[in-house]
Amino acid sequence: MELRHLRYFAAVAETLNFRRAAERLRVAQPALSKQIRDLEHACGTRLFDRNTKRVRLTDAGTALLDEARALLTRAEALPQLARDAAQGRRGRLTLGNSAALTGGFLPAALAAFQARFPEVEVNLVEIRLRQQQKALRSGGIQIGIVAELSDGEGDEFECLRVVRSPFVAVMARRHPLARSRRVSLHDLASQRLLAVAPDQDGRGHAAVLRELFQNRGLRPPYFRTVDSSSSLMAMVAGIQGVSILPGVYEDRLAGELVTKPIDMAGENTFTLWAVWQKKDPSQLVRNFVEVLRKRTVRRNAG
Amino acid sequence: MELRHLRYFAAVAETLNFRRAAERLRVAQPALSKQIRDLEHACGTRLFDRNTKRVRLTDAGTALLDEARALLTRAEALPQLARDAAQGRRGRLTLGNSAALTGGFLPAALAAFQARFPEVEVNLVEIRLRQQQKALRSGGIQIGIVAELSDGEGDEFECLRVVRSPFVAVMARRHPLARSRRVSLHDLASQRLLAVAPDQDGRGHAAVLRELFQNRGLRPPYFRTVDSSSSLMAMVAGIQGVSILPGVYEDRLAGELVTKPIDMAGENTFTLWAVWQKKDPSQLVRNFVEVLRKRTVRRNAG
DNA sequence: TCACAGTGATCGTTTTGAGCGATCACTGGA
DNA sequence: TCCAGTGATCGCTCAAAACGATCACTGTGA
Repeated sequence: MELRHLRYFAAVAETLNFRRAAERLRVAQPALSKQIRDLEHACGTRLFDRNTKRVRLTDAGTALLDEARALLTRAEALPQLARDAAQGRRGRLTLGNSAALTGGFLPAALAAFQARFPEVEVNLVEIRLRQQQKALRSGGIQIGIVAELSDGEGDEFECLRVVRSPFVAVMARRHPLARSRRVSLHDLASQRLLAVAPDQDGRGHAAVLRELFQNRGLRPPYFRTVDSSSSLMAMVAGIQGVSILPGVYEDRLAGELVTKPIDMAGENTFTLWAVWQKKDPSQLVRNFVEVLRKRTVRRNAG
Repeated sequence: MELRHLRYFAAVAETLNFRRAAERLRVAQPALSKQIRDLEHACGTRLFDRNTKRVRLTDAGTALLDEARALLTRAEALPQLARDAAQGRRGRLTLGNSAALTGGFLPAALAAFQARFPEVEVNLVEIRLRQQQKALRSGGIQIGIVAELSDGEGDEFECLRVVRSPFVAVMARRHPLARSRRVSLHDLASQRLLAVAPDQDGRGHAAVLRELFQNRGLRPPYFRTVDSSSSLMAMVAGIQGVSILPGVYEDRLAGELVTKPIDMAGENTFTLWAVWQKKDPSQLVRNFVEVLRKRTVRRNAG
């Protein structure tokens, strides 16, 4: 069976007249009759009750007509669908996320992309930093979101800084430190510090915080890890300690929590990167990166 | 574009090898290459990234594959669908109902048919008795449900008695008449009688009741019509009067109401008929009638 | 580095079957 | 009874699907 059979069938069903249907299809009537006969043979049942004076759909024909029309419509849409996919307006895009904390960045970026490319299905998978390169190469993911860049492979991958935000101290509104306008790393080092537990590779929030202090020669005596960022928030709100988070988090903190800038010379910047294969010609990836780039520019400007 | 293109495309997409795909399709490789080229031309975009060593789906190809598979599956199901329709296992069946009261018969019959032929979509339309013949001829309905048969046209239509039930008196549990074991038409004639209002043709419940009394030379002095059967039930339950209904209704009466057999010689039988065109070859109609017939036999036997 | 196995593309030829024109047989209305 | 109009049939034509032989290219492994 071919779509031609369905096209011819639909034409006859609509005109209920072989000659006029043939005319509409720009073929001769015998050719049309033959195709209908072939279709009926393939179905194993008559589709039209016909004699030289009247043509009527049988029950089988009536049932087939709906389905045939649906199929023809979908088939007609295929080329446009392929073109849309080629231009990255449709398809599937899988992001790998290895950053323990991304703040509001990821939801906002996904929402912006969704608004611009509503037909694209975006999947987000959690993936360890070390496995990102492999996943990017194998096609498991097309874009990675990381808080720190791996060394080397500069030729193979391209990246874009999507978040750049100073760290801030976070504490409960009723915490003693909440009265000062600014705090220093020294102040924080003597507090009960909380951080999200590191992953198998020893990366993540806890590692970053340790490094911050280590760079200033500080070793906080009380340093405790919790299993998730939501646990961390709850414990900070419960005055069980304080923490340090990227400033981009400020928007999302509940009313119980306050943030303070940290007095700190030099590097205290939290950075998020998007990474993707340089040679990947996928328009899907280009479109996503384009959305990221626009957002980055806009936020830096505003 | 033809289904052949999609079949060939799917084969290549699955093997990612033109020669093996061609082998599976039992065509020569050059023929396959040509069809793929034609499909790509029709889509206006490449579907495969290919060289002499590797074949990979492009984004457009990936998107097309899902849709192509879906289309092919549906297309393959068409012949079976047509055969199902030819055998009355699928399609649309429209029933015309002109009987004011059908009791539990119609829901039960529809449910039985639905259980036996789940793929058939049954529509039920209210239609006046006088317009049934026209609707049956024009194909507006395929089967009519009537409480009285029209005269003549015995050659054109066939009918089946689907309900045959004596009339019973209906009253509230606290109604004085509810204490007797049986009632007579004479008893009822002196009561406040309620009936569902007749339609434009003067048919329906009220007409039938009037006739019942008239046949015995009775003219009930208090005879009131209400607009629907549910209003009637409510008013009877509210001890505003009594009524006479087909016995098949007994099952559906609420706890407030009781029924009594009526002492009455001769005809006091409520009858429902199914009517359909004798010449209608539709297997759908035959199947429905067959279900009705089985139910009738079973109920007469049980 | 180079031979080579294996691939998709190309080309000219063959074969299939969709389509054509002429015609027939049938139907139902005038 | 005639006749206009229809779908079916038949033999032929021709477009295009398919074929076989071959080429050019690629990545692999010796």
